[in-house]
Amino acid sequence: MTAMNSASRTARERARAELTREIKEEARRQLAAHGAQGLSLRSVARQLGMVSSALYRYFASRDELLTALIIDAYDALGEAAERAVSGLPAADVRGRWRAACAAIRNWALASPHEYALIYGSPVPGYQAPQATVASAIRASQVLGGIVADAAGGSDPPQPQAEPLPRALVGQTAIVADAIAPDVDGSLIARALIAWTQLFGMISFELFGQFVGALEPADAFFGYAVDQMADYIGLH
Amino acid sequence: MTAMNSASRTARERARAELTREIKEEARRQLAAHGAQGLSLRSVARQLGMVSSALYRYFASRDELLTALIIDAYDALGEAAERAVSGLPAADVRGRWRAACAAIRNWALASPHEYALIYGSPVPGYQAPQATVASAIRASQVLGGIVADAAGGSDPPQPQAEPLPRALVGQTAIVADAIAPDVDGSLIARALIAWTQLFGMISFELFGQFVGALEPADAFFGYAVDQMADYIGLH
DNA sequence: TGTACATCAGTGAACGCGCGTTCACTGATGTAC
DNA sequence: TGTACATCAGTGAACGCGCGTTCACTGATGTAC
Repeated sequence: MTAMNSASRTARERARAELTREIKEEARRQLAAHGAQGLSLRSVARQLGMVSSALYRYFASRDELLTALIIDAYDALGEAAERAVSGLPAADVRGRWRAACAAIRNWALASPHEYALIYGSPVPGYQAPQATVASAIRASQVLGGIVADAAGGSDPPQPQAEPLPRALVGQTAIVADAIAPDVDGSLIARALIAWTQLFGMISFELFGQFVGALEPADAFFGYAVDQMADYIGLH
Repeated sequence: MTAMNSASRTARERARAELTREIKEEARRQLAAHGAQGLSLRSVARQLGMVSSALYRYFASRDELLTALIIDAYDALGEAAERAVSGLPAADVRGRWRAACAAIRNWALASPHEYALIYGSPVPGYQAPQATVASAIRASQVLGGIVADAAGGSDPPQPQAEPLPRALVGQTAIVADAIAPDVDGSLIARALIAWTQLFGMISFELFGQFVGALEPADAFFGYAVDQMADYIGLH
């Protein structure tokens, strides 16, 4: 069905795809204006000139619409990160790291409520279904890929002297499997620290913790991104 | 009025203080159960066996109650951090750093919705008044104090070779004034990076980004806290 | 110490609002023969 | 190509709910003389 090309789709199918898109678009507008809890099916329907019950032909419930928005947001972020690094030479790991971090931040600044939807406080009573996972890790996979390339490249990060704490060995192995196969545990640990650092900065900037001191945060962000690259050992 | 001792307070004053406390307590319960948007004046009143309009004798509006909860949360967090380091020798900067970080995380794990209220996505339409600022910076001041003590101590962090980017010089000076007077800009920059790192990890843990991989996060957290101490140069 | 007046806490009814979801229905579109 | 039937989109009314805030009021508590 989804693989059907445009010509062979019936008018009904095209209308359905179109309206599904429009519903999500209007829902995103409301998200931007009033946050996740301000997203109301009735008001989406009103804006589109339909009756509220008609939306139930497209989404079985408010939660299902929210899930669609979450998946779209993860995908948009992941795509932004992927696109940012795609043109750069594989060996330029620091350049790719900078580009990926900047792309993630820029997407967040441009879509603050969508960012909050996926990285902010959870919506109480809403449980993200398993279907979101594949999209959720795309941006992180870009970062993981850069670290993996660095580890497998000609000028790899210096191995560390101190061993990784025992409890972290298993956990970093799980992460490596999903994100950066065959990468050493202590390097994964460093990458994870940089990962929390990156999103911690973006969240603080977006959620107002920088107000009055670190704003605008471009310089701080750029500086920290380079410090993280040093810390991981990206040359 | 607030300085009045218990004996000289009239019955009316004591009742008012008591009820104000009970309202906030019940509000906190609802916060924990349904999040900030699930906090309803009518339902708080119902639980306390009063009529909803009676709450307006204590808080002028829902936003004012929310503000009181925010201030209380910042104060509770700040107090937890202050208490954690108070018993430790001033010169043991790494021990104090660990203790402060652990106290902040533990408070957050114990009060996840209060943490989300102050460090999560902003409540749309709610603007935190200036009155929250003094409480808001208490926890950060504890961290800043440790860094300042390290800088002024007998075994200070190594000064850095590369100069701080120009744009950061002014910003770090503002932060230094508020948090850690007379501390060098590049050390402030490192402390700020650690600060975003700390809260970034806690937010990710609380908001579900670690699920399936880094949970429980105790080991990762402890490891990262030490890496941050190394990075800042706390001996 | 007693009285008159002012202050305050809490009531109950009301205003005006919006929400998610269900259901029986009409009419248009698509499909099989 | 035409017809009969099945599928689907959208309607409109309804259910049952909860919310923040205002207002005129009663009765209790506190204060000044």
